[in-house]
Amino acid sequence: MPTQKQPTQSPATSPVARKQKKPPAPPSPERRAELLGIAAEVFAEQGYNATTVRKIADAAGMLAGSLYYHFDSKESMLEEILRTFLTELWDGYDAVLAAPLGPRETLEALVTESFREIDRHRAAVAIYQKESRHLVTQTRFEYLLESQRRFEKTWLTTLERGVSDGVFRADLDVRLTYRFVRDTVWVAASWYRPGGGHSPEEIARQYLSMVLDGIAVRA
Amino acid sequence: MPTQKQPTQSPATSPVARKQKKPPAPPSPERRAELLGIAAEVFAEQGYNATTVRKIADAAGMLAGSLYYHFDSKESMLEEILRTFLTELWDGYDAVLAAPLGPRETLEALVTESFREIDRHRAAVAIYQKESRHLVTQTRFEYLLESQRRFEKTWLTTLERGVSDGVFRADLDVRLTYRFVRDTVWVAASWYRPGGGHSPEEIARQYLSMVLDGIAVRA
Amino acid sequence: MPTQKQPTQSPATSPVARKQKKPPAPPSPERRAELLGIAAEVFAEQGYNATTVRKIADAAGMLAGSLYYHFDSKESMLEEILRTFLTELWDGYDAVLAAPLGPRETLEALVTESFREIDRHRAAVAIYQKESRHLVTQTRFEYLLESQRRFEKTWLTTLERGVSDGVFRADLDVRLTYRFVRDTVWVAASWYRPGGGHSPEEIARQYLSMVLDGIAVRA
Amino acid sequence: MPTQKQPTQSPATSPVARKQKKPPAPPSPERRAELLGIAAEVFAEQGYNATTVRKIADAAGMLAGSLYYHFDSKESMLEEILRTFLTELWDGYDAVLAAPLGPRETLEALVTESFREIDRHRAAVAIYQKESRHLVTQTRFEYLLESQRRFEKTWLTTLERGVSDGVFRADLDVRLTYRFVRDTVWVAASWYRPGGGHSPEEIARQYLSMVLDGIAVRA
DNA sequence: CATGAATGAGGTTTCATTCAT
DNA sequence: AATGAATGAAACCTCATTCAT
Repeated sequence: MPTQKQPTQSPATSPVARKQKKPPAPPSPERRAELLGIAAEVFAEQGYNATTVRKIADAAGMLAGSLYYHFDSKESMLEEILRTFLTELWDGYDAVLAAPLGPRETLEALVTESFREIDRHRAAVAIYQKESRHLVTQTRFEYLLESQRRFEKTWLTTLERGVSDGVFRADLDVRLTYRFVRDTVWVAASWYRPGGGHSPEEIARQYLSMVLDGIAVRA
Repeated sequence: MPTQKQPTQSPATSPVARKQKKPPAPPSPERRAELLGIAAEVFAEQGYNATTVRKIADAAGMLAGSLYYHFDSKESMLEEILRTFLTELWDGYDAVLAAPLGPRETLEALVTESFREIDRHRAAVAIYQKESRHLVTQTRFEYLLESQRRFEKTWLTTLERGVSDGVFRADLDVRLTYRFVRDTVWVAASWYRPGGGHSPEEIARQYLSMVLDGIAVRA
Repeated sequence: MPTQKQPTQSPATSPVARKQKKPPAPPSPERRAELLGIAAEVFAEQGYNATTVRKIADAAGMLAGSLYYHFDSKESMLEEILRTFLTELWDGYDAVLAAPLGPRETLEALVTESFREIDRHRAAVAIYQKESRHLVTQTRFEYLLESQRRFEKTWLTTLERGVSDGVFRADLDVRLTYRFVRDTVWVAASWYRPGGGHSPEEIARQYLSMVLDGIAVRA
Repeated sequence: MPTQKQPTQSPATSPVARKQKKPPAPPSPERRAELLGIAAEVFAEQGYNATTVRKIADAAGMLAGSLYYHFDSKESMLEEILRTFLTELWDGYDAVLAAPLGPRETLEALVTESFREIDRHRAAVAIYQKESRHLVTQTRFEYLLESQRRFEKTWLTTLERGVSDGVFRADLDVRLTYRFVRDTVWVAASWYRPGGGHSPEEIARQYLSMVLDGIAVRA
């Protein structure tokens, strides 16, 4: 006895296909995106677990229950936030990787692209940093693992290419270097404020300068 | 079959010391420390909010309520974990700062000391990284703020001294460099596993090499 | 078998209005008051501490957690019950005190008003009697202390005026008399049942007769 | 199968009657009484339910668990406190009732005796006032009900005798008068402090003066 | 007698979620 | 789309009680 069939029982009485009753109107994508943005802010600020749906609703100027018109659950909001971010992140990375660049230029482009993503998805990045570790244990978030593996492979390959080509130092532990660069870049999301003094490109340049040449004055 | 006779019956007949008879009356402070260690692991693994006291109790082999014989609340466990860590951290830092070192040596010593603290207090550091941002808003955790401020001042001073002395590059944004170094070091807690291949000192050396001289091959 | 049809089916066929269909959307304040009334009964019956929120919820036909939609805590329910009572009590007292009455008439009017309050707020009075002593130690309930002090002053003044005017005996300890009258009146809440044989005014008359003229036959 | 027989099982092995193991020494009655006194104070002060055994133990300078060497349970402490009080109360009342007194003298003697009991068992009386209502529902405390009934009968009889004899006013509701006198007397336990300015006999005299002759100046 | 540690039941509270309106 | 009210599971915490030492 499917719930949705109910309207079909008396279709003759209503010849005009009037808006279905149960999902009265597919919640507008714009509103969804708006609400997800708000939710992401709160998640990033307070942590996913510490964020109650009531806090999100407050921030959105509605009541907690009303969110369920737009989303299945609190978790699905989180999922959509992270998935959206990762999708766009890989769009950017893929564009970089498709270009015929040397290892050093690739690294520079990846870092720059990363800061651009931080600029656009600051909240999502912050959430990712804080929550991904324990989310990956849930089947629903397995795609995080895939992304992580691809990410690691991308960076390791780039670094190794650089070492082979003689543009990166060979005396460093590549895994350690990978973590070093990765953390260095992404942790910025915890303090970066879009619209602050620095553009993503500027920050990228400074970071690259440090990472590539070090902070010590050359002998 | 009196329970009390058991030890007298086969002290020598059971060659295997099964499960280490717990000392007759373990003085409170040691048990506290033991339990705090367990709690810290769980907090670090799952996040403070996602950790239920039941999980901690399970890990400690007791019932949830029993924890309250030793601690006032879940929060007070967190507090004690972080406070203990910060106290020891500053003991180490103060020793470094008291020594008559140049800015570069100071930076090297601070980084090395930091990795030693990560080695000793991995869980606490991980917790600190994840939770401090929203904890500082609570009066109970205001001491985190003080520590942060002192921390920042210490590092900024060291970096500025280095720039003045001409041992650090003058073309870098000092605040950005501070964050760079800070994050670089502490995020290591999220993947560092004591007893793994690298000693804290080795890791410190590699990190310092990267931070000071960069990863690019010198022109 | 739509649930909604039920009212339309037999609105007139059921002569007995069974259990008073609750209004479609009872505005919050009324529901609050209703629930507070229920809670007050249970508190009065079993004592505040012995009353579990589950008992209140049972009495209200809901689940324990549901109460928290309306109230912050069990304690805040108690607070609101007592505060409401005291507010109305003082409204009544103030009206009496504003009238140009002699001390004996004032005393009579205060006693009568008191019995009326017992009639209207029996549960709250009983709770007040049982719990106020240890509640006053909590800052949240400091207003009870203020009320008590004002209460005492009001009665002492009235009694003293009566002694000065020669309508009350001068050979009695005024403080003792105050306690005597006070207790005599309020303890009635512990056995008074509204709708019983006596109206508040009748009880007041009898009490006043005893208090003013004694129970002994005049010599 | 009396518990105490257990040691008789191996009497031959220990020719010397050494202190029994299980109940190592029947807890001394003096210590019991002392602890009960302390418990009564705390019960009276905070209410039975709000009193934790830890609070009692604190007041007694011991740990919560240690109380269980002396008493079976928190409830049994309460029971013993109330039973002791009621036993002594009825000893006093019975002595009064055995004397060949007229109704007015009986009433005076009962009231005086009551204030003496309040003087000796203030805490117990206060507890009785606060808790008896809901205790009587438990089988363990049924004796409270019996006492109450006997109490009521005693007083009603005395009052009725007085009315018959023409020493008490006939125009009063006897039940109401009973409650009036009863409450008037016992509520005093809530503010009475032994060793204060008034002896029990003095207070009794004042109370009797008010109850018998009223507070109004005789016309 | 008393302690230190633990148990286990139950209490208050929180919160994601549902649903009729 | 959103509200208001409620659910139910699970969380934190309390506390009477037990027991080996």
